[in-house]
Amino acid sequence: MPELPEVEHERRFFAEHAAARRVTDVVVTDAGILRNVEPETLRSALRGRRFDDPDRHGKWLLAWTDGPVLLVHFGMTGTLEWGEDASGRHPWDRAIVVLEDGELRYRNVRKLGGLWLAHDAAEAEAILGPLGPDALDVRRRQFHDLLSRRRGQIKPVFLGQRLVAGVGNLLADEALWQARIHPSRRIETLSDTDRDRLYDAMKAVVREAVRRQDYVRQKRRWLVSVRGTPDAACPRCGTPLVRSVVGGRTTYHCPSCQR
DNA sequence: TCAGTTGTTTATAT
DNA sequence: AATATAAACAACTG
Repeated sequence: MPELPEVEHERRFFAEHAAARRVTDVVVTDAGILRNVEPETLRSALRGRRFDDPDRHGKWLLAWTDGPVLLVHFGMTGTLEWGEDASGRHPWDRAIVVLEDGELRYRNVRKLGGLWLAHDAAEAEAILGPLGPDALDVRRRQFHDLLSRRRGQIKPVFLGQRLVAGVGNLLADEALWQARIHPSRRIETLSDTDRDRLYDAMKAVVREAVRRQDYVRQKRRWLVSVRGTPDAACPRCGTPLVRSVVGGRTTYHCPSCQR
């Protein structure tokens, strides 16, 4: 599920249900999902605390309280679910935060990602690691500056979260396709115009994907709408798309549009 | 049975 | 220090 747009929706979902509400209990059904804390420690750290408005940085959700902060990463299959009470819990709900008027469930089939507990902003930052600016926040100047410090193939760097945070495999392919840049193109060969087009495409793609949650199905003229389908063709020119592996990830590009 | 999956982390080599 | 590659994590789908 989650790249930046999906996590942004989870952030809003969390805010809707948990902001300003008090934690009455924490139920951990799979301790393996807790990455730096024991279930009992998490429970006693959160119980009685009140959630603030959550933040998001890239693919991370930061759930602040009037005490510690809960850090949520969704891996490839994580979601948040809401229930009025304990009925309807699912086996993939690995941890449940019980609030005054219902419960938020952290559901994750594959168990990549997980939950971390930090006691302050500095500790949270250390856990998140060296992330670049959020893809929605980064300014054009800063993007150029960050790019100028990097070499190598554009797609792996784009995916690395240190240039900018939040772009994943699908949206990286989408932005590169819209900017007409080959995913294996070396950064040091990109012109200023290429860099501008990539910035514009990244912004447009991420913003629109946040706006239209179901973008993979709805955006018919986007690359994501055809990737993975048999005989996928470029939505722009009809040329058969090329499927390859770049930076260890499945990659689609148009051999005609992206030189 | 096997390849494939919207994400990181780690190890190893360059 | 960065970059490149592969493998591991984990569980399910087609």
